[in-house]
Amino acid sequence: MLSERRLEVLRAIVQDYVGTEEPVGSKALTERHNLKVSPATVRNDMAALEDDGFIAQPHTSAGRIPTDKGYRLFVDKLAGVKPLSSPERRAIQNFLEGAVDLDDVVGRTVRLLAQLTRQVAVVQYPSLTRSTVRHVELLGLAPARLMLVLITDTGRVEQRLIDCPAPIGEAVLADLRARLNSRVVGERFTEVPSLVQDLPEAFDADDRGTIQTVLATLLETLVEETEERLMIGGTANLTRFGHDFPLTIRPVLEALEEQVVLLKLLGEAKDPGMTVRIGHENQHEGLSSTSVVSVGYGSGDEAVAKLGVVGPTRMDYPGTMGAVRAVARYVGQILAES
Amino acid sequence: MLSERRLEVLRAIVQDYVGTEEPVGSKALTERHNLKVSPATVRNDMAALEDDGFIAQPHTSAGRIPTDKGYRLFVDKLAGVKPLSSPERRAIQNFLEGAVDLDDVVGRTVRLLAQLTRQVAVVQYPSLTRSTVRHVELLGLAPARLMLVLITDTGRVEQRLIDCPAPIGEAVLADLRARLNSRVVGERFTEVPSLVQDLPEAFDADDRGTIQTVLATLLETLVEETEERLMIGGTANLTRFGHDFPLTIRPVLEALEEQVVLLKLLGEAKDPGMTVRIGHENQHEGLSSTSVVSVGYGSGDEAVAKLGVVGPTRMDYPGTMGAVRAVARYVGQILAES
DNA sequence: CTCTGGCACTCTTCGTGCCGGAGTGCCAAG
DNA sequence: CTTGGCACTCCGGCACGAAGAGTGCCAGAG
Repeated sequence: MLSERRLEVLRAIVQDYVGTEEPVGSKALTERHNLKVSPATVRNDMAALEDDGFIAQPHTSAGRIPTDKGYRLFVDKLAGVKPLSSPERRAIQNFLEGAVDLDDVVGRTVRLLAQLTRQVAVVQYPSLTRSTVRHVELLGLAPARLMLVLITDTGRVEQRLIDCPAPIGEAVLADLRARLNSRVVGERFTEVPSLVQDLPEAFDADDRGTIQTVLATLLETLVEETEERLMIGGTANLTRFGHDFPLTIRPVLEALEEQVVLLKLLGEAKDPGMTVRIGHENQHEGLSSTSVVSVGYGSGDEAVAKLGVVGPTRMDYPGTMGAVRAVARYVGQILAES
Repeated sequence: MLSERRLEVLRAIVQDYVGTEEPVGSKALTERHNLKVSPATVRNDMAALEDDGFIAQPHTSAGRIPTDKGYRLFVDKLAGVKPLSSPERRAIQNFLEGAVDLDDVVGRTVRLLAQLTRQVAVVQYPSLTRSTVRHVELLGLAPARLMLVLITDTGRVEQRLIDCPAPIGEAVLADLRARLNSRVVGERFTEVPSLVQDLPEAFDADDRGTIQTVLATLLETLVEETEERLMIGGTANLTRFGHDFPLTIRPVLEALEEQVVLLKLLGEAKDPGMTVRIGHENQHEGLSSTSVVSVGYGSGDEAVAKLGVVGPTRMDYPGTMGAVRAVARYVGQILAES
C-alpha cells in the first residue's frame, strides 16, 4: 500500500518534527534528507499520507506534523531501538551500583531515567506477586498487642500492628511463629492463603481467635502490598513540553499524582518486552498528548515490575526506548546480585 | 513611622493583589475598600510605601504590587491566621482518621494540605531524633547473616541485613537480643550509643566481632534514619502560578525534586510555631518567587517533624497559615492516638 | 500640615491593516 | 510517475493609533 518512499517520507517527517518542534514542509524535507526526488513529489506523497491519517496539518498552508497513527507506524515499522553509547552504559552501571537498599535502587533508577531521557520517569517497586516469603516475625509488644513483620526475598519489609481479641502467651506465640515460618518461608505470596488455612486447628480454642486475627492480617498485608507502589521523578522536564503550556502540563501533573492511573498505565502493557503507548492510546484523558514507554524488569528471568517514561508524543522514540531498555537491564542485574 | 492608614493601604494592596493577580491602583483601592480618603491621598501613601520598599510598580504608570518586604510586614503585623470553618475541620478529621499506617497518614496529610491550600504540600515523616526505641529484633537468617529490625514509638520500622564476621549461635543471639532490648527500649535515639557502648564486654571474645558489627549497624541505622524522608503532593497546583510560566515553574519543580533542598527549607525554621519564609528569604535560587509556610507537628507535646506548603509569594497567607496549622494539629492527634 | 481635585504625562494593551514568507494544490509537460 | 511552474492561502510580525489605567505634581481648602 505504502510505497517504500512514502514510508521514508514519514520517517523524515517524524525525525524533523521531533527535532525542530515545528511543522515540516516539503522543501525542507528534500533539503535535510537526501531523498532523491523533488519537493513536488514529496508533496504528493504527503497528500497520500495525510489521506491515510498518518500526518496532519495544523492549518492550511502550514507544514505537516505526525498524528498518533503516524507515530505508531513509525515505532512499529520505521524506528529501531537506539543502543546507548558505552560511556552512557558505564555511567548507568556505576550510578546504580552505589545503591545501598531497595529504596535507594528505585530512587537512583528514577533519577537516572529522567536524566537520560530528559523526560518524566516512573519506576514501580518490585512486585510481590512473584516474590517469596523470606521470614515472618511476630513480636509481642503488649499482652494483647502484636507486631507482624514480613520480610520478602526482594529485601522488602512490611510491618503491621495487631490488636488481639485476647491475650496470647509467649509460648503460644513462639509456636505460632515457628509453624508459620515452616509453612510459608520460600513460598510465593499467592500460595500463602492455602498454606495457612488450617493452622488454627493446631491450637487451643482459646487462642484461635487471636490466631485468626494474625492470619487475616498477614493475608491482608500480602494483598495490599501486591498493589504496587511507585516512584516518579523528572517532572521538571515537563516544562520542555511545548509552548502552549498550562493547558498541556496541568492534566499531566494531575495524572502523575494519581498513582492509580500510573499503575494502570504500566500494568496494562501485557507485552513482556517494551511497550509504547502513544497519545490517545492510553485511555486517560489528561495523557492524550503524551506517550508512555514502559518495560518490565526483574531480578531473574521473570519480570517483577515495570518502569518507564512519560513524555510528549513528539519524543525521540529510538533514543528513549534504548535508554529505558538499558536501564531496565541494569536494574535487573543489580537486583539479582543483592 | 508608618501611619495607621498607610498600613491599612498596604493591607488593602496585598489583599487585592492576592485576589486579582494584577497590579492595583489607587482608584480601585478606594473603591473596593472603604478607606475614607480620596485616591490622591492614597497615591501619596503609596509613594511613601514605595520609598520604604514595601511595594513596587512593574513599570511606570502601572499599579503597585507588594515586594517581599511588603509581604513580610503583612504577615508580621497585618494578617491574622484565618481559622478554618467547622465543616472544613470536620472534613480534615474524617479524612485523616481513615489512615491505616504511617505511610497512609503522611500520604493523606499531603493530599489534604494540597487540596485545602491549592498549593504544593510537603510533609516530613516523623523524625526519629526525638523518638524512642520500642523494640529491637535480631533474626538469624543464616549462620552468619542476621537481620536487624528496629521499631520506633512512632510506628516506624527499619530493617538492615548484617553479614557477620563469624557465625553466631542461637543462644548468644537470644542473649544479645535480650540485653539490647533491656537497655534501649524506651530510650531516645540520641541516648542509645552510650547505652550500648560496653555491651560487647559481656560476651565471649569469639562473638565480640559480630556484636560490634551489630551495634555498629544499629547506630548507623539510627543516624541514617534521622535524616528524614518526606512526601510532596499537589504539584499540579503550580500551574496556577502565573502567566509567565515556564520560567517560574521549572526551577520550582527542580527544587521540589531535591529532597535536600526541601529538608533544609523545613529544617531551618527554628521557631516552634509557624514559620513563613517569603521569596528571597529562602536561600534557594529557584524558590525566590515562592513562599514557604511551615509548622512543626508531633504526637505529643514535642514537635517531631515539620509540614508545610510551597506557593507563590502572592498567596493567601491568613488562609494558608490557618490550613497548615489546623492540619498539623489533627495529624498530631492522629499520631498520638496510634 | 494634611487632604483633595485637577491636569498633564507615561506606558501598556488591543485592534487594525499591511506585507512577506512558507507551504500547499493543481496542472500540464517530460 | 515525476517534475517545474504558478496561483492561492494563511500565519506571523510590524507599525500605527486610540483607549484606558495609573501616576506625579501642584495649588488650594480645611
